[in-house]
Amino acid sequence: MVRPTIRDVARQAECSVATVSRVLNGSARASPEVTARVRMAAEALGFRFNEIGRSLQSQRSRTLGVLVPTLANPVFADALEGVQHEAQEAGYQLLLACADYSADAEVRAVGMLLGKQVDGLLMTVTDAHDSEAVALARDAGVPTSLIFNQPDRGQSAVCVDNRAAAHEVGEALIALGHRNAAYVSGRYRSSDRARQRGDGFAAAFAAAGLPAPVLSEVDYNVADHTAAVAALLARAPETTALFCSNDMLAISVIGALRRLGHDVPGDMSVIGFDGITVGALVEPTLATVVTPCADMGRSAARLVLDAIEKKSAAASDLVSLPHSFRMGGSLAAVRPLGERRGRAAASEPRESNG
Amino acid sequence: MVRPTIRDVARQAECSVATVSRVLNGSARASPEVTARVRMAAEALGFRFNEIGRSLQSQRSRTLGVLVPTLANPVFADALEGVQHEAQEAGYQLLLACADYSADAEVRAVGMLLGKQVDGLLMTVTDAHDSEAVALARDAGVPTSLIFNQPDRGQSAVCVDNRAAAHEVGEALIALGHRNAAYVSGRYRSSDRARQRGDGFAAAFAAAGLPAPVLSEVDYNVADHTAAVAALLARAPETTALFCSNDMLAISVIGALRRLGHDVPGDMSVIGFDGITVGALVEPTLATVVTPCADMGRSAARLVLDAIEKKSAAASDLVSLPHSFRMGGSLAAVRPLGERRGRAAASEPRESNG
DNA sequence: GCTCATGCTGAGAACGTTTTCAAGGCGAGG
DNA sequence: CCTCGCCTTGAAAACGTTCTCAGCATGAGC
Repeated sequence: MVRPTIRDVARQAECSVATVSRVLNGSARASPEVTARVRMAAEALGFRFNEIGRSLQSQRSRTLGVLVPTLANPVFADALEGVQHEAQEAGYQLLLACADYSADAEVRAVGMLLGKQVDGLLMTVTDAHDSEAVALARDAGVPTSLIFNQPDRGQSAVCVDNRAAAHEVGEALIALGHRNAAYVSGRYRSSDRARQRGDGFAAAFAAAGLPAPVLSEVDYNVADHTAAVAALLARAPETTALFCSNDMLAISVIGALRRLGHDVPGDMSVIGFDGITVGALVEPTLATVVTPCADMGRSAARLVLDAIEKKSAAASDLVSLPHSFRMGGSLAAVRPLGERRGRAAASEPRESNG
Repeated sequence: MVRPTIRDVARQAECSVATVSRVLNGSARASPEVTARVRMAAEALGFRFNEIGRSLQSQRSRTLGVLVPTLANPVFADALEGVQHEAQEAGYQLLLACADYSADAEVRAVGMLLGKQVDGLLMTVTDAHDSEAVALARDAGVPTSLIFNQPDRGQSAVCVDNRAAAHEVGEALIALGHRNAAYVSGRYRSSDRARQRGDGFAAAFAAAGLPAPVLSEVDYNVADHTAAVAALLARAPETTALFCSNDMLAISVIGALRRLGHDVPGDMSVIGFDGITVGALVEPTLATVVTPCADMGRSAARLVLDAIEKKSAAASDLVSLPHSFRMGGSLAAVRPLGERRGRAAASEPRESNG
């Protein structure tokens, strides 16, 4: 019932705890007889090392802390799975925390993780440039790598080039004849990625001498974005294309457009960002920037594991992984105004299912 | 650089470590002066308790182990998020492991988790009735609850009634005129749920005096199920409806049917199980049994947390949460043979997007 | 002035490991 | 036969914490 300790094994095997430790860890050799006795005793008692005791002595927990905003967005679940695989291969385990896009919650979570003596830290924070959570981890001297965040420098991170990718999205839209676009984004405050993507997108329009895209900040965790989209279109009725800061939002926005009587891509093109699997399954399929989420998780884990093993101070490598563009039915060339269906004229409304 | 211990705080505050512990934990009162000195010293040094030391002494880690097959299926990500919320509220943290539908990996993972001295365990195993992993946890005396698994008895679990739900699915199909159905499932060996759902489904057809549904076991982790579906339809050409053991599989099967030139639901109805959000977004929308994943996670966590706090032996409550049915475009009444499009005649093939 | 309760404090053991250090046994070389 | 070195083994300290116990004031009651 109560779990046996190395002491119990020693008693049963009639030797010292030091010997048991040596035999079971293979850290030094023992005589064949003692080795056998120890093995038998351990087996008989169902002994298993208490990793807490081990960690206390060795000053390492063989545990990585992972902090993500949420698991509801598959992007983070995928990244987490990448981290998990890499960690598992290296014999590390994962301590998980979610911060729900709140900087305060991030600080609290990192505090707890640090208290549990994680050997390394992987996280996605709201704002990499001004993150108390990141500072906390740095001060504690724990190897840390960011995932998705794209800091300017000095902080290890694995990301895609958000600005460049969004710039390409802008160029693609312009090439298809779009002149008036809007950027639908999560709160800038809670996502530096959203900001960087907005910047890159705007830069493309500026470079082409076109009007700056209209910005619409919305709440992620709200289920229905119909009101926000309606407000945006009232404010900028010329808009023919919507770039969304991530795929989940894009899918939700397409739903909102449909409810408002718009046709995608007939009236309005929509492009997302992330490349989640679902995007290829929805109707219309979602045009998007594909980011290698799982690979980003793996790479980031690799980075901090290396930093741990080599005992080198936290590597400050900034790894930028390649992104790609996935075409989808939500994107089309702009049509002359006359051919577009008006917002009010919702023909053949799709069946809604709750 | 090196993290300060309670000892350093004691030295700085010119008192004993016992006093520091008492002050910082509020476990006993100290004089105002000493209290102030300790607080200041702790603050100045940036002291944070080492939870490893704490756990060793208190014999509890304030950590819950969570074991799921994978995070690629949103069902488990959702359940995990539920667990995470409940655990967080109770001041517990989560140690995560994935077993990839392998019973061996489950045993290994539970072993590691147990070694790390988790206070409780939440898991979804391949087979609850014959699980070495569950036995391991029981022997260790760690409060454990299963999620999704529906054991017969004696083991705490939170699930939906798989048999009953699948039975209802069968009845619904029969009511729509379907006489020849098939059950497309993940390997029975790697999922007791799949088996239970298959049983309930078959029972409905048996009760109606109809031929037993054909069974097709496929691999989850394979990306393309076209070959498997083709083989199934060659074997049972009369089939008009496919019940899939989960939504991810159902979505994949719909893709396969489409590639084989079938129309869903024209030629073939498809029903899933799980009720993942994506199901409502794909085209056609997926008819499915909705399970309250996040709630199941929360409830299971609540169960083991209660068992931990009350120090009661692992509660063996079997909580069955209500499921519901979500209608979708993938389900329709059977059409007379003449009206159906043949398998070979694939008109207006849909554009595929890689 | 003495006893006693009460309040604050510190020394030290304990939790389960690993690792250092010393000691004992034994064979080989002189 | 003695010495040296090697191999195996055990005792004990250390990791960071909590908690029990005992000690020392202080103040109240007589």
